[in-house]
Amino acid sequence: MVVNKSDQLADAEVDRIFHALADATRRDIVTRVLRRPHSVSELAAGYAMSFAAVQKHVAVLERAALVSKTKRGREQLVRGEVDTVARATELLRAYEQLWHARAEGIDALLAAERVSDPGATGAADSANDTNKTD
Amino acid sequence: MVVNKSDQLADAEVDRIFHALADATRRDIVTRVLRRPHSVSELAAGYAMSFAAVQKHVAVLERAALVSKTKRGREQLVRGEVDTVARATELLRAYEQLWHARAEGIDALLAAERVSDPGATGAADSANDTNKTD
DNA sequence: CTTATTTACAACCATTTGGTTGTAGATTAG
DNA sequence: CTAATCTACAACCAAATGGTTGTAAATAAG
Repeated sequence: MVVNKSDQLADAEVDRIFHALADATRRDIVTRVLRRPHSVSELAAGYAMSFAAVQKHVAVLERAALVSKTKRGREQLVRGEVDTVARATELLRAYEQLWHARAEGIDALLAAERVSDPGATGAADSANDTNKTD
Repeated sequence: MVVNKSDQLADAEVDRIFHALADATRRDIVTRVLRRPHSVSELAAGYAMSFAAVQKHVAVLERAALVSKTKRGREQLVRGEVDTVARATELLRAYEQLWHARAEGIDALLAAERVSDPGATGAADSANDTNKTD
């Protein structure tokens, strides 16, 4: 329920993952290398930017552990690391869980668990800011 | 199966969503307002930074449609927009699908769909050995 | 051998980001 | 009314981002 204190993803790591995914070129690279490994120059050929720019994008993805590089001869094969994608997905799923709890009024149940608080339940969700029971 | 050309999320929108999630403070804000709406100053009280800084974080989340603001009196209630979270989750799920397809050797099917692959796909069939990357 | 390919990395530049302080407008409280 | 609170926004700053070009090293090819 806490979303990121209940699993092993440190804040800085999550920062890197989402930052890496916040660029269309990088998401496209992930898409390609998840399908099959590509060399860096092979990737670079697909974008209207310099080789060095693509190299930097790959480096960002690598820092986030979304891809890994394996040397093969003079080229470097970039492959997708789906485990990291899966962890990011789990994180977002946790956010949705949070919402589902609220949507089903489980907030009220949790509040009742803690303290018998009459009157606070019901449809009044935003007209009452005195419930600082966090 | 192309991850972002087959659904309604434009690249710039996805950029905004992931960028907004790439900051621990902003993720924490999302967590809080998914539970229940908070005013901006109520949120600001929880962080070791200025009110204006929190205001900016909320603005980033708002541009990404991860939260919305509703005026109530002199304060502004910030609430979580779970639909956007759900769409981001779906996006990452699609990436995982991509990997599962590869793992099962459905490369041929994916090649037939041919999503956004402007050439550059030479032979390089050596990634077909079901080699897990761990 | 020489040449071409592939990668790495440094230096540089413009823009964005994430923070600050300060000011001003709305609204509520006394 | 005046005073306090909440928000918006501008101006400013340091650091990061996303791109460029240029140089150099390692490997492959002729």
